[in-house]
Amino acid sequence: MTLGVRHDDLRRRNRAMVIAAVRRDGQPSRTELVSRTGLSHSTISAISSDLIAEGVLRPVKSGENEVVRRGRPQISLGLEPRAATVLTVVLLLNTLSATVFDYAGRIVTQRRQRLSTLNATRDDLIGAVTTMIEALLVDAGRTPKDVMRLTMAVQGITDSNARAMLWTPITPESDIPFADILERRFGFPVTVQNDCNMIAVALRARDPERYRDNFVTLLLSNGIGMGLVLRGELFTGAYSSGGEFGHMIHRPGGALCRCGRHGCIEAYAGNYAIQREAAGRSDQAEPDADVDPETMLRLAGDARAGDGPARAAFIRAGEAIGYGLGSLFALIDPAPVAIVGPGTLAFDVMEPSIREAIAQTAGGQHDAVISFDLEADEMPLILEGCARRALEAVDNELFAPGYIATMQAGA
Amino acid sequence: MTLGVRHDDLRRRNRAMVIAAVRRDGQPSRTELVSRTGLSHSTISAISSDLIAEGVLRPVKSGENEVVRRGRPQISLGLEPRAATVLTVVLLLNTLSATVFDYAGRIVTQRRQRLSTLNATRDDLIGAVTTMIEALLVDAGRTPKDVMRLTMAVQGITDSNARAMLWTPITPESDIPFADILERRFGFPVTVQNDCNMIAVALRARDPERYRDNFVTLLLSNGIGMGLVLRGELFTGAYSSGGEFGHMIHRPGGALCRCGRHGCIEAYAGNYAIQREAAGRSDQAEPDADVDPETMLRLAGDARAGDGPARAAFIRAGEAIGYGLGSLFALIDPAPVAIVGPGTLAFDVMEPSIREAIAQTAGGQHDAVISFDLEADEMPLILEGCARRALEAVDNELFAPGYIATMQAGA
DNA sequence: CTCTTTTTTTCGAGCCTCGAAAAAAATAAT
DNA sequence: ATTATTTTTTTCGAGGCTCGAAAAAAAGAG
Repeated sequence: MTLGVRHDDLRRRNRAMVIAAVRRDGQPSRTELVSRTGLSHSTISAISSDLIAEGVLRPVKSGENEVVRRGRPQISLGLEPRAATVLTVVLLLNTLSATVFDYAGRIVTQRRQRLSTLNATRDDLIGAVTTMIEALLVDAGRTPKDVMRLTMAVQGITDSNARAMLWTPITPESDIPFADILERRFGFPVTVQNDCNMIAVALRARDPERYRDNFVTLLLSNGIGMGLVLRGELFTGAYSSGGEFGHMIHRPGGALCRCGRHGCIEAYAGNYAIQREAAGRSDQAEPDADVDPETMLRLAGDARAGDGPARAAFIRAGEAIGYGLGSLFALIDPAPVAIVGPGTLAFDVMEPSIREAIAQTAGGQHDAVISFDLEADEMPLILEGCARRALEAVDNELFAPGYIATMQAGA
Repeated sequence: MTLGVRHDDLRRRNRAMVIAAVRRDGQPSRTELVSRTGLSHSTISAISSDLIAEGVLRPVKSGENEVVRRGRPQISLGLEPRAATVLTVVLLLNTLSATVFDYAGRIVTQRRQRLSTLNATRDDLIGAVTTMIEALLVDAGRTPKDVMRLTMAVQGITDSNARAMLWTPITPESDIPFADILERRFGFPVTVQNDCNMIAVALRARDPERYRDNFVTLLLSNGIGMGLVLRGELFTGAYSSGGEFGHMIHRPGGALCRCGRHGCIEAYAGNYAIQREAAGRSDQAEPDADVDPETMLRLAGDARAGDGPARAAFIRAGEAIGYGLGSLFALIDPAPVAIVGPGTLAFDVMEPSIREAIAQTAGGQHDAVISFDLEADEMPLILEGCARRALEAVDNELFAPGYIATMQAGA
């Protein structure tokens, strides 16, 4: 239902806009805010002095790049780090980490541990997460009451309301409602997000020039994940986090996928699929649960060396990814692609066959726009995306309630 | 760039909201508008009396279903038909039609003609459209000055700004900038839209219960078109109208498609592909340009009769559509599907293999949500969608400037 | 020490929405 | 026929927000 705009929504929206501008642009002055938002000097002045009085923003000494000019110098505004504390938890294959961030988005404390997720029970996982959060809060000298929000990223599918992990390759367990569990335990709001979506959020924040309205992030690892931004908004499915690129069908009835079905892209392009093929095993053979990056590097080396089974395996993988991107581009038009994760180490081996496959499809029409950027390490991106998501939610809900955020899907 | 909300935007947005509510709900009273929009009685009263004074709305006798009750009777508000005139043009294979609508969305005058699009030159097409509009205006007793907007629907790909027909199967010509041409000729604003997208707009307006936030429309005919609504918004690509479902890849390197590539879904499920297969021709054979519905009906009859080549052809077609929907659903999650066009006449033959194929995919998980509705005649839907698009643009731009519409992609 | 320039704040005007009260228009009751 | 009741719609004053213009503040230039 579309609702009318109330009179008091005005101030809330404009407050949110100011906060968002400060978060995005670093430390803008009031004058810069005027040109960014299109609001008048008077309004910006009123809003920013309110926000400073409330402890959300603070005036900062404009550090180095101040141009020495005539006239009253501009006063830069920054986020007040003590305005809020948020938490992030990242749960990946065999790894669990948790981090405390201040309101300005800086890391306060961090914990990381190995965790055998593949044979962890439901309660093991929940217990490990809970224990780590408790220990982390002690490290940081905070209590749950100090925490305004927690954003958790998991490898796998989450629901569209960002409440639960629906399915994941990192453990046989499924449908774990982390948000409910952690909210009951700690009392602060919790959301559960897909890791690739958080990578997309982070890339957008890092390089808004390149990643703005439409782009794709592909996480190449054992599985294949995707984050998709369309028209500037993070894309999610109607029920789940969506964007299951790895499980689009490459060859109907084809190779056995980790998900139990046949012919998924992942069954050709996931690490396990490449290794299975290179080892000369049947593509119907049960895949290995985890292939380490070293093995993949070795296979990539073999493939670079000459025409062996490793090379054929990578070509097959590239084909699957390429035809998949072609089909995706047929739907959404071509867009820049960021390749993230261990798969970047062997990406040069796959790229020719990826491009060749895309060229065979309707999506290959505007191939000038199709470019691949590589980011080897996904962990910092996931962390950054989570923190940003949590902080933006605090911006909007706490300091400017009523505002509807732009990238809000499962805020 | 996100802009601040100005004070005068408030009234504009709320005006737009009131107009949109009247257009959607038929003839609501002021009291109903209060509950629809969440605005106060005073505000609704002020806005609606303004709109009546401006000749946009008008009070109407609430006709039949008035419940006889105590108290002052509600006064229904309706759209003033004379407030605006809009035009629609629909250009399909061998058919051109143009229609005049009043502001209330009722047809005033219509023209329709056969036109051999396949061997029409660029100038033939432009000339035919221009001539028909001129004749239609004479029929309706209007001048170009009376027309507030024209929305044109074409079979094929349009650009994302809705200015031009980029590619179409109905003629070898491409890149015809109809919007520029017609705007220069007639002076009113023109947009060019993809036919399937207009079908989606119409279905959403017709049955908002069923077609609301997420749904798919498939136009099964010689080619295969798609309209996609996600999160309540019409989906378009970054550069084009997007949603080229028919050209997602079903089998890499497979059957020859009308587009010249190999393995597209359309190359298995378009009418020409079914006929080619049923006739026992190679799937690399050059496809027929147009297969009439009668032939398809006959083939469907053969398929229903028993295990012949026709049956096999429809099964293959269903598979292609099913795997395609499965891949689509892997990305966006399952959604209701409306099947539109001549293909509905043989849909019962394909449905089992469609469902079977979807079940083999990751998109088959929530198969309870997957349902198929049939609409045999696409023409009224396209017309209705175009008219609605044009009228909503008039609502927003003329009578409530500054408001950002919900389904705005290429308004 | 004054002038100029630039940024930021202050102040009154003009809108807009809201709530409460009044007005309007019907049916029900006497 | 007249009054009471009920429901819808309009009117009116209050409060809040943004805006433009003017004032104040804070620096360098002369």
